[in-house]
Amino acid sequence: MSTRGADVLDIDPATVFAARFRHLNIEDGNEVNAVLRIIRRHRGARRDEDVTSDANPPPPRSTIVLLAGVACWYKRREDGRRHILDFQYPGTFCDLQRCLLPDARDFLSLGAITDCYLGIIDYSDIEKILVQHPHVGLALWRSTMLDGSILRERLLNMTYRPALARVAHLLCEQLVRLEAIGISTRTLPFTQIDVADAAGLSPVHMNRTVQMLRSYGALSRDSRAIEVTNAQKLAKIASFDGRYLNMPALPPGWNA
Amino acid sequence: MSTRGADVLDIDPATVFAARFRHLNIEDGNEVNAVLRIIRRHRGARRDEDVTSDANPPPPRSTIVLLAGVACWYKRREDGRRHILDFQYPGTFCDLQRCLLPDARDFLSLGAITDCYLGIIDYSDIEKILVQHPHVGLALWRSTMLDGSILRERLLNMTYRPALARVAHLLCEQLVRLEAIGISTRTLPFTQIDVADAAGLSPVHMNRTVQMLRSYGALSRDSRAIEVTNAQKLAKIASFDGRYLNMPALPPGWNA
DNA sequence: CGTGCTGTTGAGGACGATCAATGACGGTGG
DNA sequence: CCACCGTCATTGATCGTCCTCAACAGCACG
Repeated sequence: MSTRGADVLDIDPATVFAARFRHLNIEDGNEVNAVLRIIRRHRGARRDEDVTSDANPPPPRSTIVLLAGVACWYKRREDGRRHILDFQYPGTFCDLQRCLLPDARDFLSLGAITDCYLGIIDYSDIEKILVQHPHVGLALWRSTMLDGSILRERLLNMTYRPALARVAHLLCEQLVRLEAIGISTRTLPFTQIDVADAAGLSPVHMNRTVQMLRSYGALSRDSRAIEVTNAQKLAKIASFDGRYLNMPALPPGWNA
Repeated sequence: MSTRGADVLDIDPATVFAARFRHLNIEDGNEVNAVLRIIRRHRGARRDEDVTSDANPPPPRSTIVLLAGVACWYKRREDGRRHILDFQYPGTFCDLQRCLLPDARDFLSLGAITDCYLGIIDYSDIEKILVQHPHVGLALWRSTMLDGSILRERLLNMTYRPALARVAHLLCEQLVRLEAIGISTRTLPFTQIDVADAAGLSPVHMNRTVQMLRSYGALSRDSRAIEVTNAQKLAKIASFDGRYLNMPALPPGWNA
């Protein structure tokens, strides 16, 4: 097992959830606790494992929250290659859509980027909490909207930006999102292939882009991993303006 | 005024809303009527006009629903070009995010593709209806998720598909979405530039792609407008599988 | 009956994909 | 402890798609 992303495993679910719900306008500790309490079952997933996919159908009438590790939503292209639509960080309700759109035929798979630790919530408990704590429902709705925000920006980023800025932008976003849940590592737990699949580049060109970023001093030359040495430079290359993330408190230095 | 898209103007809001809410799992006519009743003000927008943008801020503490016509969400690229993220059809709550994420700094603009007819709803009425009719809130949450579905598919489509399939796919989606609200026109109310901005292609290449589609018999040769003459051929070129739209009843012939 | 936007055509060039091969590292088993 | 093996990273060369620039045609509207 690689040790990539070890940092994202050392996480306390309660802390992460509290932070995330604060972002979603829930200050009330009782409501956060109510959410934590309905996570009654757990499971792990090894790096590169499919958490849910066509082959591994998810447990029926239950939904998954990511407690530790990094995961991703992806779709398979017709040529078999993986297209990563978004990365997921601890504190995320991964498949609420399955709960709210039970007939969804979206063909999305959830994959583990690093080793992950997951919580399982029964639909019945979700339904109860939505009734008992309407604010939780609103917060989750908000989080659905934030996902949309991220997707829209990614769409913009992928559609017209050249590889260098595109990759830089993608990396900036991941740094900010990690920072937002209290992880301020500079080493991202991705392989170049992961990033290529998320940036819509071939692995070969991805590698050349990484080397370009290294030569600009934005990424580390010494590490095989994706280690950001100069986030400010990276943000500049990307013209990164993180305000689309709609975080109540964007970490300083991340808006254009 | 161009007559492009005249069909989408001849629409009864009540019918469209009923259809859309049925898709969102609301069968109850009372709830639909409750939504219709809180649309107390209206306005029009001319083709190409910005409904909301940085320059035209939206009316405060109120949200917009599209009643007739076609609109689009777009972002400006740094080079000034317009990037269309999604098209909007009648029956859409256009900017719920502003209501739920009041601090959103997403820099999204809403533009009119054709002449549009819009309804305005006060936040206070939205808040009331969410309390009185929790199902309406759920339905709107679902619609947020469906938007996400569409965005994810678009991301996939734009990132790796070549121009021909990409444009074909985009057009197929619009046909299906129009059909779903009862408009089965074959003439789409877009200019080639509109489609280029949505497909992430230069207008020049868009034009060449359109001609290619014409030469395959998928689009009309005789019309300046984008007129689909052979939807099946278009779907084949696109490898279109509309199931991602998660429509309860996908019009026949639209799944691979 | 012009004026502007949209559509059309041609030529050249840039960016990124693909193919192919090699290197480097981590994990595994002898 | 070392040899092996698979995955990931790296490099070179070629090719195709799509962009850009530039010019012109045609339709729609005033």
